[in-house]
Amino acid sequence: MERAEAGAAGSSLGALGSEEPGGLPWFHDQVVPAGSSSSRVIVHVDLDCFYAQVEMISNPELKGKPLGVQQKYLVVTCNYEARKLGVKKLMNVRDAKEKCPQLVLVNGEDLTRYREMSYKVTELLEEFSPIVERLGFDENFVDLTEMVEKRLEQLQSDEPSALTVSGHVYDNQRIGYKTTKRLEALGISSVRDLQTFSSKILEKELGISVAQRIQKLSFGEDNSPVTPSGPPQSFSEEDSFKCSSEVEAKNKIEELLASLLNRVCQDGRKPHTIRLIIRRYSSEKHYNRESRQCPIPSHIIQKLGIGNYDVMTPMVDVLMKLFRNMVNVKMPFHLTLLSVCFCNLKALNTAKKGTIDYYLTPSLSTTSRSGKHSFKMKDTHMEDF
DNA sequence: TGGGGTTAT
DNA sequence: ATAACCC
Repeated sequence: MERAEAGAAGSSLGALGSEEPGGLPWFHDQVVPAGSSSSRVIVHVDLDCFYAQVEMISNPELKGKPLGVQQKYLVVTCNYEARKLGVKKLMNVRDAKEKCPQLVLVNGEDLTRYREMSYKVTELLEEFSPIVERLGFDENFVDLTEMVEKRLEQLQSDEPSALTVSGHVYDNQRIGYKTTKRLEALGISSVRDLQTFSSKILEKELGISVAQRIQKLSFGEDNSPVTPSGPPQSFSEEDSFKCSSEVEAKNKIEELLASLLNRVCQDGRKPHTIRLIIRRYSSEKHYNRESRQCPIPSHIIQKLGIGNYDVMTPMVDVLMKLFRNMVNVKMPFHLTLLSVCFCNLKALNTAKKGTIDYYLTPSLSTTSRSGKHSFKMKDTHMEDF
């Protein structure tokens, strides 16, 4: 962990508005009175060059060398040695090699180990408080309000004295690309511009929801709760590559699906929706992706737990239907990305307590001669009765 | 610009 | 299904 910031967000105490040159982020110290009912204690844990750190743990020989993590022709992140030598995030491999010929590159297209390590970090933080919100693979927000309040009570009963907690308000959200453009069109380019801009006009321009939120943010006020992330809402695997035939698409879909099935198997829950996403080759149009989704047929869902090859063929069939729904395979086409996503994840046991279904679970291991479903009694707890 | 994720509409 | 946002 490179850095942990203790901040008190959501407080309107203290003078605000100091700006860092060159952009929206700012920091400002402030003192929060102990026991102040409106203040919260939120720790933002932001891991720097996370993928590179995972790689250095996997292979300690990489430590001390300039290291970059490569995805396709991009260096998506790099360690500090590489940064010192001029390598930047999302730099072209060519440019990076030119800047730093000794740069060691490892392929980071398979996110499995990064994902696993990411959840280990989140789980560690959850030991302090269950209120942990993930942001990407390398950031977590932990709401420590309750823990800190308990400790303060402890301290005060041990040795009564005037206690204060100090922290700072920091930039949490970076106003996004589209919104930045719209704000610029209104002549808003700094935090102070946003603070002093007419609320009414801003609401008309951006809609009441976005307008009120970003204007509050401009004063350092962020009341949004830390929402525990829990297990993921979706699993997806994607690969950017050139694809101009149905056969290529099918092969890639099989590859992506095989990985996804492994992941879903480990998770234990079952996806009820499947989605196929494509990116078409087109000179510009910065964000062009199209998708088609459909429910996963229930007979496939049932088989999802254990057998993998049983489900491959019918799932690929479903995905190829989605594919042909988007792409006219009778005409020439050129795709640059395929992605498969499982979502609408449901726990195995969705039956309500107190109903018959709650005590019966579909059996995968028992063969029923009639070919219909068979059931096994679940383990039950005394408090259920 | 990769290979992921989320929520709102 | 898409659009916007985050890393």
